[in-house]
Amino acid sequence: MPRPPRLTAEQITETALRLGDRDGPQAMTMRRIAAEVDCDPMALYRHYANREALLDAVADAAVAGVEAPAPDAPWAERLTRLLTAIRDAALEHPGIAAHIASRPPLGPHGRRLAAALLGTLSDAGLSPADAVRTFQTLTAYLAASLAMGVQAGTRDARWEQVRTVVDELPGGMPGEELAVVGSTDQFSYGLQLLLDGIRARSAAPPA
Amino acid sequence: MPRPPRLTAEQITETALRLGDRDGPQAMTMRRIAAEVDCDPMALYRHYANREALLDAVADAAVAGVEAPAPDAPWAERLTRLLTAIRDAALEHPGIAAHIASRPPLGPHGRRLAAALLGTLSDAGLSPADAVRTFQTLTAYLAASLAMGVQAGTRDARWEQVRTVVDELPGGMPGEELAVVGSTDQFSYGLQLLLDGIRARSAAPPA
DNA sequence: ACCTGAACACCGTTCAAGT
DNA sequence: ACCTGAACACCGTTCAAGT
Repeated sequence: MPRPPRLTAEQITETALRLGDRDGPQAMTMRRIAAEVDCDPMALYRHYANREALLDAVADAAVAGVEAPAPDAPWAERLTRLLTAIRDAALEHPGIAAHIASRPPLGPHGRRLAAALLGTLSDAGLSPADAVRTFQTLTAYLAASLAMGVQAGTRDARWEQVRTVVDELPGGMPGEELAVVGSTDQFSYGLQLLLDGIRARSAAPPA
Repeated sequence: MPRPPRLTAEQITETALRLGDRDGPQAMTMRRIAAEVDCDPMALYRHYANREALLDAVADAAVAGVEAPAPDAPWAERLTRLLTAIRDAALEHPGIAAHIASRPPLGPHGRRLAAALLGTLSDAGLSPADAVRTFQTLTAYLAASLAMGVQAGTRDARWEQVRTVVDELPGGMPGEELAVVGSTDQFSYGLQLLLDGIRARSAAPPA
């Protein structure tokens, strides 16, 4: 009789997520993940085709806790709440945030959230074609905001350098705290810009 | 008398750019770049602190050919032309496009283009604070569009998979060619959305 | 048939030894 | 003083050998 496998796919992703949160993205190597779950590195390949597939699964696990807002709120509010929740969830896991930024999660949780997003855009009165295009625009913006994401204690040195350059630009605002690259304030501003654009195409204004 | 150095920083970035275009991003390793310029790998460290610094310089070289539009056109048109030109330049260099997407070039050419962008937003009537915020939003959107960028013959297998998932989503449009993730059409749509949002905040409409 | 780990073909970077 | 390349401490993944 076949014993249940000592190692499950979920155990691997959960452990990898914790490892990344603790030691950063560069720690999420096959060898170190294997050491963390105390198995041979090759055992991981029994559950995932390669490192990329494993990281995709970890990314999906990172957004598992995000819930789609109830459909009774106005569409603009639902969009804001959902996108903010995804951003927050990703930033809570610094180990995998950059991976999520490089492409949206495609596992069950990612698809669930994508469906919620598309449904909300449909409720906003967009045609199916425009809903898909807008969905992709919002996804792109969210991904880039994550890449620039700054969380307390997780400041990315490279984006910090970008901020310095922006400050030194003619017309820039040296010392302006509001304009911090990747801040929540900055994210909200761009999102409002996009929502205004969507409103202009929407047949059902939010009021 | 000190001879001129056999190897210049420009030679290195130009060679690395060609190598990346020919063999892809994963070919741009210190060792292979060194082999391409026919020097010891360690000689590269005489010109760049580390691999990241070298790739930053290559990214800046990739946008060297982009010129800011003349300031007599309406601001919306100037924004569109400039962002499109940067996107085109980056997509012409598949070896470095993903690196540019992960953060904007910070070298002389990158700063030149950033200054042009900020100036145009100022011409649009935005306050300095809003210009900086909008600049960052546009930069974020451009970066993400690049990450999803699909160029003839350069289709990224991972984003191809995203397209498949989007097609299968409820409310999605299976077989809809217009909605290709990362397409130029898709890029323009999102950019228009943002321009509409900017217009709403602009004191000087383009007409 | 399944699993394991040695081995392969690489990395970026350090640093001691050479000129 | 400058430069070089051997060596270090890793990678992801293949595959032959074991159970």
